[in-house]
Amino acid sequence: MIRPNDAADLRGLDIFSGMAESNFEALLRGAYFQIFPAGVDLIVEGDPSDFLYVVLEGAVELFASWSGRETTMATVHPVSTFILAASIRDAPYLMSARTIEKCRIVLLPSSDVRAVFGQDTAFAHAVVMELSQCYRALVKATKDLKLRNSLERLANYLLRQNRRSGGSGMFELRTEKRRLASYLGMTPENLSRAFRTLEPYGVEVNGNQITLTKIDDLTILAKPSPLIDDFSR
Amino acid sequence: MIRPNDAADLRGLDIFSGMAESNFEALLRGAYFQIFPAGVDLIVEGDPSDFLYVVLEGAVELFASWSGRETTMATVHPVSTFILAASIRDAPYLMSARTIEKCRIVLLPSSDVRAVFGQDTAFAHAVVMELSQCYRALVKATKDLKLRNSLERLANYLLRQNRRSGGSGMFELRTEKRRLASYLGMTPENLSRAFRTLEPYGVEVNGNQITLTKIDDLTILAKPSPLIDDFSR
DNA sequence: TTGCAAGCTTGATTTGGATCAAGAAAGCCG
DNA sequence: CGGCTTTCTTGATCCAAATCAAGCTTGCAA
Repeated sequence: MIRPNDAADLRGLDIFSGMAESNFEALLRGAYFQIFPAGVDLIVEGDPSDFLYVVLEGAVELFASWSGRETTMATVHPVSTFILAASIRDAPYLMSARTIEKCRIVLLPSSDVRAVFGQDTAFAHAVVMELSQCYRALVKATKDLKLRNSLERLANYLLRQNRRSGGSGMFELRTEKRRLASYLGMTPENLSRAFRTLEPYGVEVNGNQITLTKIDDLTILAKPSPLIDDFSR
Repeated sequence: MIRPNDAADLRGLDIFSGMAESNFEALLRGAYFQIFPAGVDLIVEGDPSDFLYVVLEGAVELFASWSGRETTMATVHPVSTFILAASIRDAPYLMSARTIEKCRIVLLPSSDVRAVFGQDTAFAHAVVMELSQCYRALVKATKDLKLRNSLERLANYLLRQNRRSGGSGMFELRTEKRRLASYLGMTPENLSRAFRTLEPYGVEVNGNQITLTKIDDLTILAKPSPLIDDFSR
């Protein structure tokens, strides 16, 4: 069940890389390695947090619902954990999760995670780094949402994705547009219109392929800020 | 400078209550206890995080700015720390802070905090609990913002404040209305109108004094959810 | 290959909330 | 206690974004 490669991928994550080998093995012993097709509900918000999840391959959408409405909170790409806070606190999940591609996923029982957390100082410290990182990412997302309108959010999103993928001016959207729209806090219709509005700023859209031909102009419009748009600061 | 009462208040916080006495004393040795009048800027976003702050008395507003706009992210009431994540990571502050009342505040040098964090397991664990708590609070705030309109946000805010203050149906707004409006993601004008719209649901406003006379009706409108509106879950 | 379902785009219309513009009320200070 | 500033309220207007309504494209499955 546990491929050596999978274990190595896990170990490569910052959160697991510093811990004692014996503790890592203890985590592995209780772990489930699973393959899921696209469209599977992994987590329903409100459920007790039985597992800490790690995506090894594929993509997972975190979303939330209220009163018949639904919004995308984040998309998780490999290799990365999700819902760490709920696992550590033994509190109900606040977000739901579903696969949006075929996924290879590891489930680590939350009770094991908490046990190792209590014994392994390096792991505890790594958890702090991970949580503070997630917290700060969410602060940035909240600033993005409250301080910018939808066109500005899209423009900055495109600049971020471009930088993340090497800054060449060409990259692929890694999520469906309707999900991107929800993530950015707008409707699919308005995302479509926002893309057209950005055409004069050198934004060319071809399916999922994005080309930015006037990055300077787009930057003037977007006014990106390191305190909102930088990764991992 | 350090009053025994202040130290006891600090020690009473979950985050400091479990640590070794010697480490707590080490933190105190480098600490600054200060009194600030209302309206003082304590932190400007982007500054290096030299201190971890603790409010002992008064109230502090956390806010963020971008491109000439400003939004209230949170109001911190005693006894509580703020900007822990930046301190622990040694990363620049993502939010600004200003006193909105006369405040008694403790400043703990971030380098001391990080040093103790590396040595004191109980403190490290308490930091994890605090951070995960803050993270989850922010997830809830994001859901509130993305899934609800402004009237629903206000209605749920009133129900939360009512519960927090004992559920009697009478309580005081602890922040100015314009700040509340910004926190809720709306303009002061619309907050004022939203209050009037809630009159038929038993919401009576008299300055900062709120009275809820039809909590059941208001609840039907607000549809509160534990996964958005419960404290500390 | 065809047929169907789902996603995307475009246009027309509506609407929630912002902005603008005055007054009214409430602190605050000399 | 005035006189001043700031906040709060209320009304009128405007605008960004949602909704409604078709077409159009894409991708899968029979």
